[in-house]
Amino acid sequence: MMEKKRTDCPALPPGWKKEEVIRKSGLSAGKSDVYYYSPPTLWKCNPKKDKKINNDPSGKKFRSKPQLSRYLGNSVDLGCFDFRTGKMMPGKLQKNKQRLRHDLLSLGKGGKPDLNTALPIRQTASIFKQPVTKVTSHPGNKVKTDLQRASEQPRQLFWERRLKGLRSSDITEEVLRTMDLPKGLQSVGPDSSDDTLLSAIASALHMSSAPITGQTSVAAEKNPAIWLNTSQPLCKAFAVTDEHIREQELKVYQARRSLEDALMADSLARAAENTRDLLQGKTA
DNA sequence: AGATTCGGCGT
DNA sequence: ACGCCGAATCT
Repeated sequence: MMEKKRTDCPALPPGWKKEEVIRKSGLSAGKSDVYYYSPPTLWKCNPKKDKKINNDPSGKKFRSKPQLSRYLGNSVDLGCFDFRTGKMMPGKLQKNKQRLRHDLLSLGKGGKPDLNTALPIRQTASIFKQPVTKVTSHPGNKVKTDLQRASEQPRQLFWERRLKGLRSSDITEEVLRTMDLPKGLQSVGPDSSDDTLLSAIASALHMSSAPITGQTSVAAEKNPAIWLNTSQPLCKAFAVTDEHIREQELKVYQARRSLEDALMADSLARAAENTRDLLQGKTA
């Protein structure tokens, strides 16, 4: 067998290999196929015998971006990953943006889930997060692995708690002030901290275009394990008043004002810089 | 049976 | 024109 060169792929987690195979016959001779291989995963708790963990077979072959994305789940954002070159290409988000608009307008629920934007993650022994899919097999039938249907997964109760402590930061790593939620929003469940509540609501808004109502069943407070509506955030049902809406409109207005000011200041500064350069005879 | 390879559908 | 994946072919 001709030795195929499996090269490291820096855009993926350590250990992932990329391979390009040229087609050597047929109508498509000269074209190539690109494959990726998952790294061997070793369990390092016992230095004497490192042991392979069984549910993450080493060296699994991947033949497409969707397949790779399903496997890596949320641990890697393949949004700008170019499968053919194996590199991150900034500006590949373009397609997703269009989809997002379309989704929101058309109550889109039918389409495929965007690559890597589904938040719920199940924690497993594997270092890679994998989707949880219920498979029912019938005697004599082959069970198809690697199922396409990644939607309608069972959701872990209170998965929102894992978002606790996540912070947004700007490019200098400066932590940004977190948003204030309106009073009257109350969380449901074992964790009543404000930042978990905020994460839960933000995630709910992000993940679906369905209305966010909070938990409408009163029973959910007493026995969430049974009554919790998992398609709604861990938040008591709330009412939005005209006053809330007016407050929000004011915030948007203020934000636009400060953006306008900033843009104006920036363009003035650029203009000043240009004229100064011109006076000094510099170019570009 | 599993790996390899090319065809061909859908976008 | 190309990504993705089925299935024929190979080992």
